[in-house]
This record gives sequence, C-alpha cells and structure tokens, in this order.
Amino acid sequence: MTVVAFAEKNKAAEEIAKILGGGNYSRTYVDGAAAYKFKRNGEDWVVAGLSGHIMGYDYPPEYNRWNEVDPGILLDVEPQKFVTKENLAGAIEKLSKDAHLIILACDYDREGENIGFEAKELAQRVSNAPIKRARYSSFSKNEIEKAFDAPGEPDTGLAMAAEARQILDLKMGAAFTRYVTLSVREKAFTKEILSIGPCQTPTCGFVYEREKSIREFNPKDFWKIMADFDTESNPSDTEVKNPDEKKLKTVKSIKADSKTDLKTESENAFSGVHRSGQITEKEKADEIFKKIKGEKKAVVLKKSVKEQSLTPPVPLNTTEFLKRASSFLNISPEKSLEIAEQLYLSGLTSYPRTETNMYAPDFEFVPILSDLSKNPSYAQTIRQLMADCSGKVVPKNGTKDAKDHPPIYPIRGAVQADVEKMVSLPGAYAVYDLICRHFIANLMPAAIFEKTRLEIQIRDELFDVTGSMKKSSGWLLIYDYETKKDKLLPQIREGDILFVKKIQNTASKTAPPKKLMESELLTLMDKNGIGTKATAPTHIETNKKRGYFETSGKTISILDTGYMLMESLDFAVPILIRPEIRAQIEDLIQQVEDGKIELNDAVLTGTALIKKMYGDLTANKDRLVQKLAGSIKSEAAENDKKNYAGVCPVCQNALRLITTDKGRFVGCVGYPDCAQTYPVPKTGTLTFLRSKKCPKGGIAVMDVGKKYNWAVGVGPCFNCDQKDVCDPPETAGLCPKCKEGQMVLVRLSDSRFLSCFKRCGHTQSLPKTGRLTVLDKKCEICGWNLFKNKEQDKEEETFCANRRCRAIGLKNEHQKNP
DNA sequence: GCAAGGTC
Repeated sequence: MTVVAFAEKNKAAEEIAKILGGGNYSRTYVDGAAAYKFKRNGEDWVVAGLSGHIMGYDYPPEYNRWNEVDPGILLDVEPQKFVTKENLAGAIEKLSKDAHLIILACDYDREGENIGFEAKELAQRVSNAPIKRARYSSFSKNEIEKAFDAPGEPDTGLAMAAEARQILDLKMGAAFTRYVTLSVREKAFTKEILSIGPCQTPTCGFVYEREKSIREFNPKDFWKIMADFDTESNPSDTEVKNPDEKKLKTVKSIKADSKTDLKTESENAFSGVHRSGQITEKEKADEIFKKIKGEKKAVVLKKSVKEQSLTPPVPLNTTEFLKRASSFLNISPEKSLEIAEQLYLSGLTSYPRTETNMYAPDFEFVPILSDLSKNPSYAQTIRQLMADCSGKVVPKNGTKDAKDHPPIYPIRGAVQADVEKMVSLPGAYAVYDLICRHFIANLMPAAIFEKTRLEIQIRDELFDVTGSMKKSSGWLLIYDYETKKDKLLPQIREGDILFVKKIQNTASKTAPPKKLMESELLTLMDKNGIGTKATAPTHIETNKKRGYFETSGKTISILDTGYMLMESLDFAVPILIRPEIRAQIEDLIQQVEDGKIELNDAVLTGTALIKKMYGDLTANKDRLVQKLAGSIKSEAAENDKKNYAGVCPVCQNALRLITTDKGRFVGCVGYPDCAQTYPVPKTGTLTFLRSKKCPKGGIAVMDVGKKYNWAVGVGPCFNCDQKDVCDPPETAGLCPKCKEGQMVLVRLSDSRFLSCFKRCGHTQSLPKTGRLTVLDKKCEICGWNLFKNKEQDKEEETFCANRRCRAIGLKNEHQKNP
C-alpha cells in the first residue's frame, strides 16, 4: 500500500520527493510520467509529475463540420470533456490502483485545483482510496512537510470555477469565430480564420484604441519661447577665477557631452523654456517674444537644489520580466518566456510563471550572491554590496504575493559560455543576464540624483531651467539598461547676471500619440486581467497569427483586417473588444469559486450573456462582412504584386488590374459595393512602375509595352503637361519621318533603339553594346542631341545618331568637334 | 479548423 501524490509538473514532483524523502528518493517512469519513490515514516510514497491539464473541453464531433452547423447552435450545445493526454491518464490510473491515500499536490491556484480534479476523476475510476489536497506555495521544507502531514480536502468551488471558464471560453470562441469566418467567406475567398476570443479580442482592442487615437489625432499649433544663456559674455574666453573648480566642471561636462549633447557650445551655456510652456495663441507668444527679443541680460531669481533618489526595481514576476525583456533586450514576450522556461529547466533560474514580486521572509540571498560571483561581470559589484551591508542584504520587495511561486531569480551563477551551452536559444544569455542583474540590483542601495531648478528672468518674463546630476549610482551600477544622461548646469548662484545668447519663438504642432509598445500592451493586459502570467504572450501571438496586428521590434502596428474587425465589433458589440467582456465572465467564475453559485448556473448565465452579444453581432452582419471582406480582398490584392494598383479613393480598399475576356481595366476590390474603375490602354504589356509617382495624382504609373507610360486615372504620360518633370525622356531630336514627334531612346532588356514618340512607326538603330548616354550638347549640323557610348576596353565615342546626318558623311566631323 | 489554460 502506498501514498500517491500528483504534482502539476515534473520539477515540483522532484522537489517534493527530495524534501519528504529526506534526500533519499529514486526516479521511475510510469507511462512516460516521471514518478519519484521514497519511504516516509515507514510508508511507501510515490509523487508523480503531471504536465498541466490532462483533459480539455470540445464539442461532440457531429458539431465540428463548420459548413453544416449554424454557429449559433453551439451556444445551446454543451461541450464535453475529453482526455487529451492518454499516457498521463494511464499513469494516473496505474498509480492510483495500489494507493491507500491519494494526495492532489498541484499548484495552489484555480487551474492547479482543476488539474488536481482531473487526476481525481481518473483515480476514482480505479480506486476508492481517500483523496486529499496538499496546499503549499513554496518548496520550503517546513511548508511542504506541513502540507503533506495534514492534507486538507479538495476545493470543489475552486476547481469548478476553472471548469466554468473553460466551457464559457470555448462556447464564445467557437460560436463567434465560426460566425465571422463563415460570413466573410460568403463574400471574399480566404482560407484564413478570423478568430474572436475573450482574451485575444480585448488584446487587439487595446492596439485598436491606440491606433484610432493616432488616426483621429488633430495636431494643434503651439509656440514655445526658448532662451539660450551663458555665464560668460564670450564662451571662448576661458579665463577662470578658480582653476580647480573649472577643471572639475570640465571633466563632468565632457562626460555628458561626449555621449549626446554636442549642441552645447561651452560648459557655461544652457537653455531655458518660458514659464508658459506650450503657448496655444500665436498673439500671446508674439507679444512675449517682441518684448524680450533684443534683451542681452537675464537675472537668476531662484535656485533650488534637491536630492532625488531612485529606488531599485522590485523583484521580477512574469509580466514585469516580459516587459523588461521587450524594452531592454528587444525580445518578444513569447520568445522570452520560452528562454526563461529553458533556463529554469537547466537549473539556472527559478520558475518563470509567477505573479509574486516579493521574497519570502526566510529567502536566502547570500548563497546565490556568492554563486553569482563566478561571473566576472557581477563579481566586483557583489563584493562591494556584501561589504557595504556587512553580509545582511535586504530586498526591495513589491506588494504582490499570489502565493504561487517566488519571484524570478537566478538559481546558479554561470558565465556566458556555460549558459549558451545549456540553452541554445538566441538571446538566452541576455535573458539570464537580465535576471541576474535584476536580482542583484534589487538588493542594492538607491541611486541618488541632484536636481537643480533655476528660475531666470528676462525683463519681467520667467524662464525655467532644470539640471540633473547623478551623485551616486547605487543599483544603476549593475543595471545599466536605461541610462539617464546627466544634464549639467554651470555653477550659478541666485542673483547672478547671465548673458542671453539667443531667444527663439518656435512654432510647432502637437504630436499624435505614439504607437503602442509591446511592454505597454503587457501592462494593459495585466491591469485589466486579460490572460494570466503564462498566457499573455500567447494572446499577442494569436493576434499576429491571425493577421490582426504585427510587431516591428518593440512597437505594435495594427493591420487592416484587425482594424476593420475591431471597428465592426466596436459598432455591433462594443463590449467584446474591451476588457469588460473578460471581467464579466471572471465575475461569474469568481462566484463559483466562492461557492455562491453552482457551475451550471454560471454556465447558464454566461451563455445568456454570450447569446445577447451573438445577437448583436448577427444583426450587424452586412456591415461586418462588407468591411472585412473588403480588407481581406485588399490584402490579397496587395500581395498580388503584379496587379496591385493602389488605394481606392472612394472606399480605401485596394485597386487592382483586372483582365477579363472583354478587356482590361483597373477596378476596386470592393466591387459590387464600390464600382470605381479606371481605363487602361487596350494593347501592350502592362507593368506597374512602383518607383514612379504620378505628379497629377494618378493612382499608379504603368509601363505600356516598353513604349510609353500610362498614369492610371490620368492618361498617357506623353500627353501630360507634367511629363518633363516626372519622366524626362531621353530624346534625340525631331522624327525625320513625320516631323512631329521626338525620337526617344527606348531601352529594352535585350536591345535599344530610337522610336518616334508620336508613334508614327519610325525607328532607328543604335550601337548594341556599351554604356550609352544622351548628352546635353547638340549636333551642329542637324540639331539632334549627341550620344556618348563607352564600350569595354575601347575609347569613349561621341557621335550623332541621326542616320541622315551620318548619311551625308559628317560622322568624322562630329567626332572631331563635338 | 474555433478559446484559454496548464506545461515539455
């Protein structure tokens, strides 16, 4: 007879075995699941490590044929629970058979309780043994022993809360996703899925809101009055009263200047901003400027110097870690989490999925610090830290204690080569290094800055000047991801007279909001309870995969499909793109967790809520489909490089070259809702010239049969009065046949010749090889432009290409005297 | 083929 315990993951199972077995345990495998055996108080114990959920919800197979099932039906059908990991299910049954006591020992949270219940359900198929629950939130010996010595009862409410979430998420996701996807496919051919979900959609909503405020932004004019001051009348005059002070200042200034601020002419020069800051009325700015513009002197009215301390960052939880990896290392949340997972599995850092940002009171920092000293990049700082606090380090803790896992911290010290050997993902060392530096920085003293403020008066107008100088690096010594540059000011006292070097009144416009950064999105998701510590990166990836938004570096840009989907939903079911949707479902789930309502009631109420939204969505089908089908067709057209013409001025969808049996034209993909078309020439191969922009506002410029250009919506380029500006032709001279058109140089891929621009048909040959250019000089005999040709290994040749001219034997003449 | 949540 045995005590069998199930932990949520392999590592946890091993930790538990290590503690309860007093260091003596052995590992076996049962159906692929690692199980750790040991003896405890004379009893046999087995702790098996699971791998997250073993079961999942899905619709019965007959509802999985999209084309045969009305998506709305899915809201009246209950999803069923299936085993998704057969081998683990088998392992649970095998182990449970011989158990006289079964202990659920998954993570102490909602999903952990639920995973435990999955194991419980499987165990009960083969065993009548009592099933208990061990609750622990760290792997301290004390806590683990307590949890397993006196295990409690499983918490049905907590487990059923997760159950409610799974059912409602699936119902909503499946019904909405199928409805939108199938509706759009009625109008636009696409294999892509347009998905909707209670986490992914509000995530996209955040990006949409920012994009909308950028698009709707109205820049406003403002004026700003700036003054440049100097303590000396002539900055090049280096006469110094106190040589020591001067030397010191110079050193400081060079430090700042060499990095960034090369504008400063001397260390005695600095600039200030008029007290009014951004002045919105031009008259007011002009009036101030007029009053002081000739002034040469200013007086320092007030000076204040304050010390400001910048405390170190609190310990890393998952969200904070992902944000910093994105901002500092430019690594996406998904990749960062993957790297952190590998670092964790290699024993280099702690468990990466945690909400907690404070250490347990008995956390031992010193052994880790001394191990980290192995890495020479940290050794010096750690030695200093230990010396300064005489071995008693104190963390700067955060305030979140989710009782799940400790913050992310380094477990072992290692140098770059070792880390890269253990985790062969790009960025692995950068992530490890960030975790180590963050850990050390957290234990270090605050950084101290000296902030100086000056109030300077020109006549009776006030200017503000600020300066800042780092007095003590503190934790910034090891955490130099965001270096703040010093802004140095010369030594100045109240009452000093300054020289005014320049006063400027500059007109500018207010800038639109910036695009959303990935780290900002993570903050928004965290704040609004979208996803969990472990899933935020997945929701971002889902949106990228669906083509709703994309990231370039750290910034996120919405794509057309994403914008149109959000815009349509914002109109039809506004709650769907906002965090409220998650909040409402979460509220129901919480009631299940608290035992206030039953699982069934939560599913019923939640389903009713989803049905209401589904009704609002279907009522606005036309609008939704029109916008989305348009954007999907546009995207396809844009990818069809050969035929893409540009953006339709009427409906903003794509214009493309359409060829039918009856002819060809440029038309809008929004057809039949938008019937915008433009004619194109009937004959000749059409090629879009992407580098050419029509100065008369043509949609695009195309090359027609390598003969002439055509601007879509404008007409043939040779009739255009902008022709010379836009596309100066390489002309030789008047056509000797029709005497109307110019002979232009036609360059084809494999040949070149002169052709009449009026297309009378007259052509004339040119040298077949060599680098050919049309010169500005004219032939004195016939008035044609002269040509220059340089063939490899030959002398450069200048000549008149006019056959008639050459026919009368003057070629040599031209050559001699071009 | 649809969601979100675990974890490898």
